[in-house]
Amino acid sequence: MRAAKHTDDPRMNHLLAALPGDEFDRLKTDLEPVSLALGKVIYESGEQLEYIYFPTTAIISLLYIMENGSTAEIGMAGNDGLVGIALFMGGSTTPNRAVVQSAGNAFRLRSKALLDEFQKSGEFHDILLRYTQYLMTQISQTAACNRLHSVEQRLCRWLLNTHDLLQTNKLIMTHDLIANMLGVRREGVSIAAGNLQREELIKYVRGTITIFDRKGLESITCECYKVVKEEYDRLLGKYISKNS
Amino acid sequence: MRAAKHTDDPRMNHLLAALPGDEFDRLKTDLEPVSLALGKVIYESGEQLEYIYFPTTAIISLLYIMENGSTAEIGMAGNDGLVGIALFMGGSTTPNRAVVQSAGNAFRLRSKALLDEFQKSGEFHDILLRYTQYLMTQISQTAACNRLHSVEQRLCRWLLNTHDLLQTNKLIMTHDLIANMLGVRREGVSIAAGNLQREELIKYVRGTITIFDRKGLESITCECYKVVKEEYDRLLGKYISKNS
DNA sequence: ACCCATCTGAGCGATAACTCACATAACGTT
DNA sequence: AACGTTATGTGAGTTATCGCTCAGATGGGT
Repeated sequence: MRAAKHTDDPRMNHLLAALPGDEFDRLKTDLEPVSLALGKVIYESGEQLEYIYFPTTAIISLLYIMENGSTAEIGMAGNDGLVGIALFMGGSTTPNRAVVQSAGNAFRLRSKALLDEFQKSGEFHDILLRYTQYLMTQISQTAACNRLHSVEQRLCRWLLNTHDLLQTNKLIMTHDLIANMLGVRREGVSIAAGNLQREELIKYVRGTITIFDRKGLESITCECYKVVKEEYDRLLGKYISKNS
Repeated sequence: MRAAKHTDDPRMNHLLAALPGDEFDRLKTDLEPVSLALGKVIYESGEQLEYIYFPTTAIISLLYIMENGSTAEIGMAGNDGLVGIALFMGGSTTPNRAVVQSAGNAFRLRSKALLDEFQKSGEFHDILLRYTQYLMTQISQTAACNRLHSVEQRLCRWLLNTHDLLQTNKLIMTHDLIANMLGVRREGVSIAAGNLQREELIKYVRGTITIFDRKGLESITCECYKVVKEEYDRLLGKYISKNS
């Protein structure tokens, strides 16, 4: 059984939690709980999507894969968002891959149920569009950040973003995987991570990174972290109940 | 008079041309013709948008501006698209700047007229969302490209993209401006452009670049050019009459 | 016809990041 | 407890790009 069930409350996902009662009730029965293992490919580049995913505890990365196999992350989503915007934007697919970056749970919704509710043009519609704009901000910032900032700064940003979507301080994550996200070599991550460890901001052993000092990371990382975070609050804050 | 009039046909813009007759007719009278000078700022980062712009002959760049003043282009739009998606996505603004990269004409539409038609959930709605997904592809590809490809390849891609939106082979454009788009130093652009000139793919003198050999540029540039172009056709091809 | 602002070419040292190669360390399995 | 696999550390050599500086070229304006 590749997609185990779970019993999370769907409203652990902030977007689902933001829906008015009647809209949520209509979707509720169609929300299918799924447990997502690390590395699972949610969808492949160019592949028609069947489901949209609302993570509760999982984190999913959007990755671009070049012809020569090199990769770079363009965005990530956890319980703050969803994966599969191509379904309601009209394209049915996108030229990128979605991979589970941190194992955990999610709810998925079939294309048809999604579109039925989307086309009712209620808050669901508006929230999905606002989230899409947020995702664009994330991607845009990444585009500029990739060009203008150092590996160490980008690593800090990535760690902070991931930490924001996690319930713990421990990331199950090797340097090699992070390198694929940042679009750099593994050695580059090892050196940057070594620096952060030396400064006692993080600690890692063989595939787990523990975050010790968020403030410290925030002071090293580029402005990109803050800009994106503030844009989430601006775009979706009024819908999201203040927790997390 | 900062925004001179013009008499272009609004349907020179492919998105407007794609609208069904009745939807176009409703918008027609609200479309205000404007001439846009090189360098004009259409909107500033964080500024509430008043209009959405549909270029006919102008090209508009979306630029990210870092706190230290360095810049990087994340996307561009000409008669293939529009500028101001934040208006219908719900955010009213985005953390980037839109600048006229090539002088020319456009039509603009006031926020209210735009939203009235958008909320009718007709083809206008669907086309705008599909275009938004296309723009996300453009930005995503730029994010990965910025990380993984050389200045010379990115310059070729940029020249090709610009050329696709132009009616001539001549770009009014200094190396310095291109450097701001690509997020590199002016010298880097001069060297890359020098190579292209030596290979007789382009020719430039003091602020104008002439494109001689598109095929040649396409053979040098990275896959990113093609991926984005094909995604435009996939997402919007069925709406767009085959010209350009 | 000249001047001057602006654009481009070129050189040089500094540095970040890459490539390649191999050593060491941690963990799971048997 | 030994072994194999996978993760991390490190070093040497290379390349791309940066930052700075200045010279030379171009073309518009007076």
